[in-house]
Amino acid sequence: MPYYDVSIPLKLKTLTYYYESQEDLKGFAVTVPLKDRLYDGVVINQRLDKPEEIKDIKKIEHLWGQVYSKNFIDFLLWMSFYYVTETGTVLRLTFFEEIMSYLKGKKRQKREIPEHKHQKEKNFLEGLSINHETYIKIINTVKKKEYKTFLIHSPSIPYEMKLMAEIANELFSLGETILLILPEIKEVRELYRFLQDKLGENVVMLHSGMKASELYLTIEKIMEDKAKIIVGTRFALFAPIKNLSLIILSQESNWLYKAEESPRYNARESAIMRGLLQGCPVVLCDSLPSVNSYWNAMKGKFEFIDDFSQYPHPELIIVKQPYGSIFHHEVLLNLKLHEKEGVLVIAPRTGFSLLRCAECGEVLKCEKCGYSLIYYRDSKVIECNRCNLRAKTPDNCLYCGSIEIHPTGTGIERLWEELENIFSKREISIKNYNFENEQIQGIFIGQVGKIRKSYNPQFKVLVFVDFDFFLSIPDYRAIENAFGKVLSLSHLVKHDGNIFIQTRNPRSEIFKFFRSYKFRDFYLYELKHRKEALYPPFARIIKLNIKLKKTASKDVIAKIKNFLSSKIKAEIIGPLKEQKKEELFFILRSQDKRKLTEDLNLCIDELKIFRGISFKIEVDPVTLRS
DNA sequence: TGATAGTAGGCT
DNA sequence: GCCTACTATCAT
Repeated sequence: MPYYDVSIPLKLKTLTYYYESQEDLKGFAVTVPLKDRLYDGVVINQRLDKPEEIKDIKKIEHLWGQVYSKNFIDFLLWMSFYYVTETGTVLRLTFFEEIMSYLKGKKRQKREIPEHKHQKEKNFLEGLSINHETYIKIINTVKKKEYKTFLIHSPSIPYEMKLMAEIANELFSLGETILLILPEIKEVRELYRFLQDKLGENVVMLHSGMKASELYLTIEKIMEDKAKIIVGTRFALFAPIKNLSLIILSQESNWLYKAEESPRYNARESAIMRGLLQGCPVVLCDSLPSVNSYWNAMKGKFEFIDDFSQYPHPELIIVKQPYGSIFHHEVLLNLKLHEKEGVLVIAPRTGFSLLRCAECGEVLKCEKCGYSLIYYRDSKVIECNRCNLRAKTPDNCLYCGSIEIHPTGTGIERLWEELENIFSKREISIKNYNFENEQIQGIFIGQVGKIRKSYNPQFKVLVFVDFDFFLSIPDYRAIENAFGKVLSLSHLVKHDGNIFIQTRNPRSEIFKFFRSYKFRDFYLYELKHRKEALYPPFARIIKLNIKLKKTASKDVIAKIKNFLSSKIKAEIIGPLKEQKKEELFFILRSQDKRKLTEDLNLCIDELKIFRGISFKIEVDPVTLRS
């Protein structure tokens, strides 16, 4: 008798049931008994032998028909393996509930989705042109119906959106189904409107901000193969599209592609795997591709297309951050010279400054988390941005007791003060930069992290004050992030404008490639350092978080470490303490990436034998800090 | 010693 | 996700 492994959308491994049929039910929706209730699930595997350890196997109660293709199930199995999670947890990403409602004919009332009353304002994508060679290359690859990944180094985000739109337009006329993925809901809506105006009802959206009824209607359209162009966030990657012809991901290095809840998947890695298993091309775009993707292009796994250098970009100028003042003389000259065309100055942090002790040279840090404390001069308080600690400014150095503590570095308040001193006498306006500034004239102050993405370059000059702050963040991707920051803000600058970076070490090796957009040198530098330090892509890192419950015995952590060492052939670092919570974690690292994932998958059930703990797994953690 | 609340573990 | 069995706590 044939047996079937069934996955139920619960935090639960697959369970085995039987059914009198020789048919391969892989991908079928089924109803099965569990405890004393009935649940809906999906068959993910057929097996002919009865699993030995289970006494009585229950029968599949009902078949609903095939809902996922066999290679989509393989994709889900890969997700479950790579991210070391139960298949049920993965299944919950795949709109299973909506699919079941659709199958059961529970037609939710078809409320007309209110037409977004959008005036036919000129869309910013309208006038943009793309590289025709790139376009042709992708269209031709789609026609071959084979897996292949392109990595496009794009000049800007609007360029990526326009490329998506043009390709969608052509493939729609050929009857293909394509998936367009963007990091933010706002961008999804924008591209959706643009495409829907042109192509109509076959364009659908899929993102987590949708109402249940809208989501249901979209899934219904996908199930009936009426949805041909699916525009969405990472959420859309698990849409049950049957004949997928192409996946395009905009801003592939964007951190929003990393899911923050279990399973903590990365949409970029997952998109590539979906393309591979479903046999369709994948296109990744970014104006600063991730080091991982570039490495794959270097190895020939991806085809690299350089569209960045096809277009002009603002000049990047590195100058020394002076000790006595905030601005370098050349920067000051540029501020005065170009103030009428719009100048934006970026402050690295809030507040007035940091505080440094003149005696021992230490910068005052938060006792709890070690982050630099921010000094607010007017209110005379110090604050830790990380743990929201707030206190009166101390009179003495916390480390040596000296009273010689002085402001150091530049915060937004200090920047205001300095700019007002220099410019207000000349009647030059100084404003906070926010999105609503229609008229870009004068000097604007922007706070890093609060600046939203912009699609139209407005400024003539952009200045980064005290840039070393961005490089001091203790993360193995600090330089990549800093360079990414510069490039993403460069979208605010006209292509004939200037970007100034003020740093204490203008001669530092890393600025060589900033200066004239020498991307290749940047990646080579990064890769060299990651290879030496054994960071991705040269090793796989898996973080194992452990929460001790009340009932946990004292030596359980030591036992777990022993257990991991005996089962997993990898470097095991820890236990380390999670900063905020009462949690511990281990870091597992190995150059043999596949072996590490395999070993962990094999021993994960045994790990559950340890009493009084619960654990979470994060593959490819964003940061090694907690 | 029983009632009650909170939680840990298993489900084929 | 949900049911059940367990345990800690407290009033009787």
